[in-house]
Amino acid sequence: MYRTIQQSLLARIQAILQSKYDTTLTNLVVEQPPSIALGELALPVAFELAKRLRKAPRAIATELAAELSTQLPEGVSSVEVAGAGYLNIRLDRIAIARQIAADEHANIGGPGFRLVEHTSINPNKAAHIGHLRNAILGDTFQRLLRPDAYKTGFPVGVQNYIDNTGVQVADVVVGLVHLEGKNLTGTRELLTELLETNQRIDFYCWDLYARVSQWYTADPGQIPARKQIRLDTLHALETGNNDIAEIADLISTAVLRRHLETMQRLNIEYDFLPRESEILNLHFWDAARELMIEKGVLYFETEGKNKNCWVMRRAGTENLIAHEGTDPDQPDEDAKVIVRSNGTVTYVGKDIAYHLWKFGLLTGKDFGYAKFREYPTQTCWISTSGPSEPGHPSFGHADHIYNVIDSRQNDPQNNVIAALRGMGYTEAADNYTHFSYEMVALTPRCAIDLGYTISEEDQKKSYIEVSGRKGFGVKADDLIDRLTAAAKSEVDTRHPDLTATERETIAKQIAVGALRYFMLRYTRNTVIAFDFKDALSFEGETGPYVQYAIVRAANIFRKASTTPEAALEAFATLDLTNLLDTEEGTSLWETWLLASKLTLLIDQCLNTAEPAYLAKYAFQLAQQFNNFYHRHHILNETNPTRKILLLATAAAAQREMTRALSYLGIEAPPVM
RNA sequence: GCGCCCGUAGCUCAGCUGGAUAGAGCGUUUGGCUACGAACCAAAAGGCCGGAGGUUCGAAUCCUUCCGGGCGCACCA
Repeated sequence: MYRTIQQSLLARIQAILQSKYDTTLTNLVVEQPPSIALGELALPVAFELAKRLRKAPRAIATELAAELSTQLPEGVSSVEVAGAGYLNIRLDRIAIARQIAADEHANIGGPGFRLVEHTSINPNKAAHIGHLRNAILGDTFQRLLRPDAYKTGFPVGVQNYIDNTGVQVADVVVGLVHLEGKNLTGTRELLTELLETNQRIDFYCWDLYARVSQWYTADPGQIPARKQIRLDTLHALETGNNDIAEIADLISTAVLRRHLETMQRLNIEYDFLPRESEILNLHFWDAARELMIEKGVLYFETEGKNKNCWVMRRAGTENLIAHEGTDPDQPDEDAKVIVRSNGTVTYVGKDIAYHLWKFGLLTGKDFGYAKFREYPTQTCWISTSGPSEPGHPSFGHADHIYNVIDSRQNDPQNNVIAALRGMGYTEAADNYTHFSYEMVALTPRCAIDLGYTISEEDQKKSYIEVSGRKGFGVKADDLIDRLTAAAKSEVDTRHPDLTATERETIAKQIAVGALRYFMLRYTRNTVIAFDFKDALSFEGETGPYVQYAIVRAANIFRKASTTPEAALEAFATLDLTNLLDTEEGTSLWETWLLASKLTLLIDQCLNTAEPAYLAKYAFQLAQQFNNFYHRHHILNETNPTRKILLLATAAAAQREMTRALSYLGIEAPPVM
């Protein structure tokens, strides 16, 4: 609502600038005045024009105000000049409140398939809190993009890339075979045994992975031999059709299933799981390689340190075309190796092939699709080298992609984008968003609490990087378990009347609310220094704070024996004259105004790829509501008109809070 | 050495493409439950926005430089 008015206002200003001054401004700034008494919107446009027109800002503002006043845009009630040249806009409170009550829907979105990739955890160990940040960011962004009852949205596919043939999986296989003495049968038995005793395979691998990582270097005399074992295992995985590869497949698939369970606890689902094994089996790379050579970005190096490798110029180089503008006899020592001298492809090479597929640029190549998991409302598909199952979707041919990958991979990501650009796929390169975010680390105090021994040097740091290789970190399920238990004990004491199942459900909703909000409240480029004290909090700026505000609103309607919808309907026919412009009316109006901004915030989050703004907004709206709740006792209100107004205010706030939370992947419990 | 990110209240963080008096939460102090649930609200204290230059009518925000911290710069993934 707010967004619509803002847009039409800006369009109007641009038109005036054009006709009156024959000029345009590329970005018009809109802000909110420091106090609502000054208006709802403020435009500093006159300052910007002052130097261009060689005229005092205030004089320009006065002219603009006069021009604007001849025909006020819809929803605007007055324009005035303030301060040194601000253009302050007052909105038509009654008209806007009525529109909010009517809940007109937004038209954010359009055509063009968008592919969001997130989670992408190596399937060799339990998910940890760093992976949670990734998945929660990706899932929230996906919710913002997707069409729903409220907005048009974009067609969206969510995929989770599975590196099932990489060194990390190989490491765990080495552990099983060489540390635990398991063969293929032994591995099958182990999986059954863990399943029957209700143990988590990913937790088992967490410890094994840490042990095998140490084992490689534990005995100095054995280092070369053990590294060779690792290399041989990796090759066996890549080749396939052998017992080692079978063990790897069993383990990685079992761990993958656990990851999906963990994420489902947080309301996170996937559409498709492309696996690296299929990138290899279906020869995506061969097709990509030919294309890269044809486009001139991939070339064979005959001299220097990269002799006998196929290389590509690195991201940041002006011209990606091989040898162009340089002496062909001088090797580019800075080039990025794509194919090693032994003929194997590097990670960046495979990634380029994969991303060419994402944009539909690998002619004739697609994955096979098989059903992997049924969610209550949809199916999750997995890649296969065999024929596709009937009714399968297709996920290539994206117009825009978002890769949720932490900032440590900035360089490799830039190389992939550079390759696309170098090959002449500039549109694809422009529509490639590396959704980068900083890592989740542990505070030294948290690490000590968990029983890790921390060096004196590390103790002085404000945070310590987690490490799967060292088994150092907080497992996702452990954190969810602790949050759920904490919420459960609180719900148990508050609601002994409810059934055990009901209390369990509510506790889970609160735990998810706390966790998802915690991961979203930080902007992407902030390192989260994880501490249980902050993460386990249900008070202050948290998810449960917002959930609680919604519960309070729900209680009002329950006790008033009405519904929010009915309250808004009654409001629609109310005579609002002089109700919203009194001092008290203004404070109510502020709640309506904030409630009207959800679409604006969604827009902002999509434009900046920053979900944190929406989390902040949900909290601010809840704060506004709680303040309102304390100031007005609705059920005791005797004046019927005022009562309708107050009920409608609560209804509008509740509706938008609930909606904001749903984009954050957080449910609103009925009671808590 | 090169690249990216960060430095704002005691602590953890917002502050959008420069704009009106720099904001939250936690913590501290004080007050508020016989009224829709106190997982809440109100109030107070707390800041030379890392330092120094510059651009501008205007800088936490842009530029330069320095200081302090983090993460990347493989024929690993």
